[in-house]
Amino acid sequence: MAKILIADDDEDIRYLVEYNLVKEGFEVITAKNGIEGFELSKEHRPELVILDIMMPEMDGVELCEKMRSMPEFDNTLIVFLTARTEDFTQIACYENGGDDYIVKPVKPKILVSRINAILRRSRIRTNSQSDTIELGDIVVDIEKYNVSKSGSIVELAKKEFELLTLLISKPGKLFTRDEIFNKVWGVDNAIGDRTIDVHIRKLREKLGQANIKTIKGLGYKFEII
Amino acid sequence: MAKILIADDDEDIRYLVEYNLVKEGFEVITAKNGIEGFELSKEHRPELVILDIMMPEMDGVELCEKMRSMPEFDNTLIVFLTARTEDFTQIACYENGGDDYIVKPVKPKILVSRINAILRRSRIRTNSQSDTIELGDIVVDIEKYNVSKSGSIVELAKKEFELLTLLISKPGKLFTRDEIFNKVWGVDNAIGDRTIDVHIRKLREKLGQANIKTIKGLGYKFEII
DNA sequence: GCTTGTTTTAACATTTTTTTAACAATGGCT
DNA sequence: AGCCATTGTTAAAAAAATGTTAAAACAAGC
Repeated sequence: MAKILIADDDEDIRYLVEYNLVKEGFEVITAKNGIEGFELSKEHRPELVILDIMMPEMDGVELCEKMRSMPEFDNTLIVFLTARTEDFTQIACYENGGDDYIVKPVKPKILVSRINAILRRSRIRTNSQSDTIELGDIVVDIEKYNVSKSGSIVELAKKEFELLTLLISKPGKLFTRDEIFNKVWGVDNAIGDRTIDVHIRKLREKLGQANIKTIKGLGYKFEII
Repeated sequence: MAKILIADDDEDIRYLVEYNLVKEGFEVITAKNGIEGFELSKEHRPELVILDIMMPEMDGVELCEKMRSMPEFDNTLIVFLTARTEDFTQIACYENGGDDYIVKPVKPKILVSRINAILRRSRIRTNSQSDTIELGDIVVDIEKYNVSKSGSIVELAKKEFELLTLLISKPGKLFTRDEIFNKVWGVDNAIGDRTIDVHIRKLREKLGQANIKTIKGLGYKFEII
């Protein structure tokens, strides 16, 4: 879940906003003023920051300007949360690079909805997923050359990866040893008897015993559990 | 400049909004209700639509839902402009995929500011492949030809920069040595075995070990830590 | 032509992957 | 049940690939 930073000098507001965002599953960082907000942003790199306008040390608009002048914060979303309702303030916030302007007091549910909407929109652009083969809890991404099991990445060496992608290309199909040989090692290759077994063993070690099944006298097949 | 569609059954509002957006340089399309808004959106593919909620034929929320169910409108920004202020309406709008919610009456200047802010944000993401690429604490600005890590600029030689931008262009993707070779050095180039390694080494020296990962026997990939 | 910084080379070190080989375990078959 | 071909396991050897370093070759600006 996203990291969100709140900079507000009012402890009650910090607490209220933090409480509601944490309840939604966000990771929240709080700051008491602009300077602290800036330091913590550099350290934690939140995806979104919520800024009060009137704060001691450095106000929200100044902080916004400062962040917008640094390329590393180009993709950081900036939301103002303030009691000030004058038009010129609001316009200034938007023109300095703010992404939203929320007037206090705000109902928690609405705040959360707006934050979610901004993050959602921002993420639609970011995600460009490549095609993957999914089997049970195992996901193979050929372009990225990675394999994950139950969400965590499994490191596979080249031959292991090739062997796995062969088996997984037709789940349930039986691959004879000869077939595996030809496709993974190539036709003219004098390779010892136990080589395939050893590789199969490593795959089982990394992906779990159950998926790869031995058909004695014939070969192997990959099965979905 | 962007195309914007307004769907509102109140002629005065249509006129007011259109007038102010055209003055800002936008191309504006107007619709009298949800159905017309839908048809015109399909035809003109606006970057952003402004929807009233209460309209005859099809209301704004219905139109929003319909558009959000169609992948061709994934990147279309949806802003509600309505006199309705109840919390549940506002929340419903955000939860159905709305990007902003503006309460009537609204001052023209503020409306324009908000529209601009939403479009600006949306474009930062869209153009990010040509301008800057940001990954973790590393920011690459292709136009300015500079790279920064944790806010401070890192000096890279030409080949180093080209190699980095290639790897970072598709984070997580595996680039084979051949691929790297062809794209950074060009097709007909007789370059020794260790050249790529040496450049990789320099990048790691300057940007930290962790980001560039070796896939032995194949190539390299850039990973977000 | 000299200086400075960049790119490439080559020798050597290190790491990781792949294969081997000896031995253990298994399961179908008579 | 017990044999025997087949597969599993292990550690270590062999092979392959990459990392490192310094120096040489090259290029750009002055």
